[in-house]
Amino acid sequence: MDYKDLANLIFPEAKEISYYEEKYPRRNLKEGAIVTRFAPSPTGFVHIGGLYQSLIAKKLSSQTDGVFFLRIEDTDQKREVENGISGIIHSLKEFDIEPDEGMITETEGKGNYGPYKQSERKEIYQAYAKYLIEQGKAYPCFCTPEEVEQIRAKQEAAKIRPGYYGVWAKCRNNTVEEMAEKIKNGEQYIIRFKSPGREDRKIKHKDVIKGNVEFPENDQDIVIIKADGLPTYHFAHAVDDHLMGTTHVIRGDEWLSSVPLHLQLFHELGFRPPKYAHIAPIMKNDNGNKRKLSKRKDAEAAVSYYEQEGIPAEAVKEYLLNIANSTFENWRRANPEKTMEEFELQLNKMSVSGALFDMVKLLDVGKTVISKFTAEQVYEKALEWAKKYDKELEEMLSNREYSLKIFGIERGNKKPRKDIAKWSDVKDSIIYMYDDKFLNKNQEYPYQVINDKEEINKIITLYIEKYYNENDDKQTWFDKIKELAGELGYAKEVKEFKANPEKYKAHVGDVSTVLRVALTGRTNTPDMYEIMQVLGKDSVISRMRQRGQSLWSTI
RNA sequence: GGCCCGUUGGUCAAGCGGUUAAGACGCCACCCUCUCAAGGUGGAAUCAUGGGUUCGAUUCCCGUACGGGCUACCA
Repeated sequence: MDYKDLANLIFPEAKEISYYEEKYPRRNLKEGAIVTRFAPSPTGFVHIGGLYQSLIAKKLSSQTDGVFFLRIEDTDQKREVENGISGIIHSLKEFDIEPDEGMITETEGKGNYGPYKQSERKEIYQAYAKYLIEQGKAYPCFCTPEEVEQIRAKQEAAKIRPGYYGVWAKCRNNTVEEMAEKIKNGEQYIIRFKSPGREDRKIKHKDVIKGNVEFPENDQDIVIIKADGLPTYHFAHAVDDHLMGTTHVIRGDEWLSSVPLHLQLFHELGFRPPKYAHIAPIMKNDNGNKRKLSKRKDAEAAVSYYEQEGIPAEAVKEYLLNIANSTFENWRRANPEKTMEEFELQLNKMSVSGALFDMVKLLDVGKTVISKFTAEQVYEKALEWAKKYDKELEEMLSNREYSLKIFGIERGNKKPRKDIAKWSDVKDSIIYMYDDKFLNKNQEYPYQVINDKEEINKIITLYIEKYYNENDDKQTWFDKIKELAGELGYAKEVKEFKANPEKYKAHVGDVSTVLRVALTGRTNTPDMYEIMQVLGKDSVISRMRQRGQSLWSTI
């Protein structure tokens, strides 16, 4: 009885690995092309960190004419969620980060290196596990979980390094005959890797992001095939990324300390290892402590949050790109019109430590992104969002022509308005433009400097009766407001008032505020002239009259 | 506990032995202005800490503190 017999006893059906090596030939890509992937568990939930990783992976592959694929790591049935794959695909699509290859629906994949779902690759992993057993590099372990736990307890009590290794790896030294015997007796087992490593030796490795790192060699006989026949992450990673031709493994830095193991696995399997790029997580300040954004505690950890809030996908991506390469910000300022696809991301410029997530900055990016949209784009996107998340807004936007006029206010010029950071801001920013929403509001009006009711009424009445003409151009319009101010004893120029405050009741700005408040119910709005143009004569007059009347009625 | 990785303003960060230590967000002031949002100008604010090495350390080395990760038949 030799290793080969043992391997045949354990995996009688498994194919030769040469079958798979031929089935999945090396990719024919140009020099320097990066093949990388996003490999989540099918929980349906995409963490902002996962989006960050996929954004980086996607950019790198497209920059180099490589391949970005989506592989589903469902070797742990406990993590599975119904329609989990669809949820992930949806989120990626939402951010326009679509894989070139891999899963495209809950059950289907595309590309020549599939299946892209690990649970469907069972026979492949078994073939490679068999191969390792044949070589004497893996063995069946008959320890029960309880026994392994006992070993650990002993190690902890003795304050020595825990794990299944060296003398503690009791099954590693079974003879082939003993192993075969136990199997034939029906004993349960799993497959462990027979690590050739020694803890007292160091390995040096260069991570694409973290730089030079030094670790003790791995000496743990880790499990490669679990009791359910599925591989563990480590083994699946080696087999899949080898067969799928991954050149760069881009993943969270919680994996950094597994690198010695992974390198060892690749080596013993006879694979050429990929490059590793370990990305620092996105953090949050929690009472003075930095911690990873948590799925349970932080709404903003979920990618779906941004969609719900109406934060544009472009803004999220630009913000993330900014965290990835701080040079992006300067590039963006120098190239305001370019798409972010044109920016060249560099892995080696990524930060080695985790950045605190900054919502304020994200929102600032959102304002800039939206300010560049045309009125049509703002309309379409706001409507799309409203359809899903805000029925009232959707209703308000049902009049396309009128909506376009509203969104056109101070937009489309060289200094576009920059006040909407996310689609959920839209309703509040335009609601006063709708007569039915505005006129029914029985609110207190926030008059400021001028708050005497009689005086307010005088200003409004004089304005609509003597000065207002809907056909005036902007200059004439404002000149008339100055006239109005002058007639009632207010300074026509703010500067003049500031120079001689004692000569006037207040200034033209204060008079304008009275009109603005009467017109919109607010002290702060975009350009009042444009608002009046959009509102139209009837609405302007009825709004102002209504103010006057309500003032009279309360006096 | 052990093994790793990290630490530049409030936040994101540039920096690779000699700099007035960039820039962005935020904050403050002023300017522009019919009010805001912007935009412009200016300002406050940073090299965790102790030792080395060096003519000189934010930069290199060691220790300390602090933070983070790993330490599964989870990924």
